[in-house]
Amino acid sequence: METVYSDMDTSSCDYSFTHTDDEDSRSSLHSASPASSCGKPPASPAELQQKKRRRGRARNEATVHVVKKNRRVKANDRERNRMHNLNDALDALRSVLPAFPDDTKLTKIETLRFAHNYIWALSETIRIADQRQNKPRDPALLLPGLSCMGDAPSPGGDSCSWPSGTSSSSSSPSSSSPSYCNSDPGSPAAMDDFGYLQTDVVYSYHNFVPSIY
DNA sequence: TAGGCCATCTGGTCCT
DNA sequence: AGGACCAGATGGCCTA
Repeated sequence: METVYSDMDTSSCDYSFTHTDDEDSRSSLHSASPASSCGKPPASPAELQQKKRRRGRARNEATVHVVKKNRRVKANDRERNRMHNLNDALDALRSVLPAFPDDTKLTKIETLRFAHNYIWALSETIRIADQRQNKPRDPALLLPGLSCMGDAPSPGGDSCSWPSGTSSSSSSPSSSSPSYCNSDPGSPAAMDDFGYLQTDVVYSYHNFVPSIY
């Protein structure tokens, strides 16, 4: 996408050009010139010399401003690039997270919180699976609503995909009314059945367990 | 129309 | 010195 420099951009550039300290010094320089332009006798050689110097200095300041502007434009470009890279990384993160049924694109903050929960759920899965290997059939380790074991989780795969229904769907094997995803980042956090604080975009352990196991 | 989200610009600070 | 990173400001777009 070719970025068109907006009005804001041009105006801000103008701003940077008209309000710098250098400009102040230049304006103070200019304050001396009006007198020469209002019917004064011809300048002496010394004055002409001074004028030349002023012109030279003004040109130098102009180039300084051009250099400053170029630097700013380059910095803006880098910053834009940096943010695009950040967004690409976020997109990559979204692509490995379970997709929403309605193709809703997660916002940035939702993506981060969801990923946090997702990683947490997967690591819990591994932890509990490990514990079960050491202590098979320990009912205390079973999660509520958990009834069977299956393949290992595969993020982005079918086993971790979103349930076919919405959050109101009761077809989920988990009977504890999971909140599949609260798309409102501002909603209050809640504790899950294990005492873990669930962040705002809730995709709690229950959401993964039935499909993962 | 207010509020949320986003892209961009910008100046400051830190790092190499 | 120049680039990376960061946070604040601003304006546009969209939705309830």
